[in-house]
Amino acid sequence: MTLYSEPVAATRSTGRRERLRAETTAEIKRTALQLMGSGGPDAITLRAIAREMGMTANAIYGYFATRDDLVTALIEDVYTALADAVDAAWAASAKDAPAQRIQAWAHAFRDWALANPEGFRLIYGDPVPGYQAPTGGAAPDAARRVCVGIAALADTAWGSAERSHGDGDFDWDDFDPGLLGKVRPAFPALPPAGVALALRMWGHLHGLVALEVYGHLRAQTLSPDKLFHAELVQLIRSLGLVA
Amino acid sequence: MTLYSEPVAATRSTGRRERLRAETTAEIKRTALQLMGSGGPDAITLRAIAREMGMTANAIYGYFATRDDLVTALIEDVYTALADAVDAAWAASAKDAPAQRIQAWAHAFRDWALANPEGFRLIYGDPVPGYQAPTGGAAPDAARRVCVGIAALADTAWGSAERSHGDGDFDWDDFDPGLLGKVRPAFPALPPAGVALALRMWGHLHGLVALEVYGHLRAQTLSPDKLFHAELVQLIRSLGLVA
DNA sequence: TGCGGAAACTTCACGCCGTATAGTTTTCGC
DNA sequence: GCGAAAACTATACGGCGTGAAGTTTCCGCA
Repeated sequence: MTLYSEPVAATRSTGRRERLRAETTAEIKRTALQLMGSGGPDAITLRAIAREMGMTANAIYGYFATRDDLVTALIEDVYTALADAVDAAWAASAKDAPAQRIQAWAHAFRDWALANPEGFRLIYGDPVPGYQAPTGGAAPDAARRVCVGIAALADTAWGSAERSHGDGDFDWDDFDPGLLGKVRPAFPALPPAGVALALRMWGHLHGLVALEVYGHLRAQTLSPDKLFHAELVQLIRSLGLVA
Repeated sequence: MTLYSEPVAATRSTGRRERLRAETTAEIKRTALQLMGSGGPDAITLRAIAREMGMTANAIYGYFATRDDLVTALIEDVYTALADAVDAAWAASAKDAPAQRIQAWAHAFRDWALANPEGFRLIYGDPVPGYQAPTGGAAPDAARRVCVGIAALADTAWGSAERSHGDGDFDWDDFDPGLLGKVRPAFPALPPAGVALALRMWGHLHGLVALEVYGHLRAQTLSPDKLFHAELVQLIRSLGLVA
């Protein structure tokens, strides 16, 4: 996850001031992520960022109205990076091998989380002291992308999974319209029960990964890899697929 | 969850000073939990607790060496309360109805989490700014109790679940000896694959509940109840049981 | 009964934090 | 070349955890 890299050459199209501003904004976020990587999410303080950058803490207020705004921006970017990672794994997998596609997606998800534990905490945990998530913005977009990604898993397997996961009397208005606005056009064959299956699969993967990232799993098992693999084998089997 | 209630009568056996001390300790914890309930885990500050109790922040240092120690004590107590809740549900369920027992346990888990979201975050999330979990103590004990509880679920169902969950080449040394020290004597018939099943079930339940508690699920579905119920139905089915 | 010492608690202090206000320097557009 | 806007600094406030030192209260023992 290399975010906010310096531009190699200045673009002449936009003004110099504007460009500097964008670069500084990127540097602030880059520094924040760097601090988070070395000292956890709590290390994201305006003063520490400013110290690192050789400025005053208040200078950051020219770029972010508040610390929460900065955190929000970070969450958006990190969440987008996660969505990119799993989308890429999905796109790179063979389209005619559902079981492998699902494994590729799930492993991309877990690998990203283990490689960016602070990012995972930032997205799915209590991000930072006193932070209140705003409504709207890019983070819900990325969240939706991840959900749509899981819906793709469910859709790929739905032909064989319908037999065992088809009931549960789910209805379209059990789900958020915004989610359905993305899912239904993309996967017209997926019924409400399929979306429910997707959310449940999300829960399964999230649970195992969250327990691992937060250290609860390592206290019980010495081989979380094996456990995750078993989980996937079982998931694929339960979807009526063969690996 | 009513923790730290005042003693109805003073016990004569211990000295007055000692008793007062225990009461004050309980009051500190009670106040901390109360603050957490009204303002989230971030509201647990020594100064706020002291303010609430009409003392100085530094007076608390007579009872807890550091803020993290206080948080650790809270985690232990809250985790124990969770373990008590699920254990009670398990004990109260009919012993000859595995499917119902599992449902009872799982619902107790989710209900407790939804009723004590801050407690859940305290246990399973980033508890509080900058908090570092110590090694050892009562929290791992409670964690183990929960794990043993899930192992009980797996054990109850193992007769029918073995057919579909029996493989995966797990070994005893894939697991923490401390966990096995509790699990193996309690459930002698449960093989390594059964313990792995238990941990995976833990992951499933944890994932769904965590997504719900942290608000990620509500952004996608309007009926998490239904989703959780479908999850249990599917779990029970996958264990080879009938509800 | 009185006294020594421990325990409980307060006061003051330090350095951290987010952030508001006001002032200063730099830079762009005309 | 100049006026305005943008970028940044200085100073300040209140809140945080925590350390050191001082004060009061109370228990156990002679």
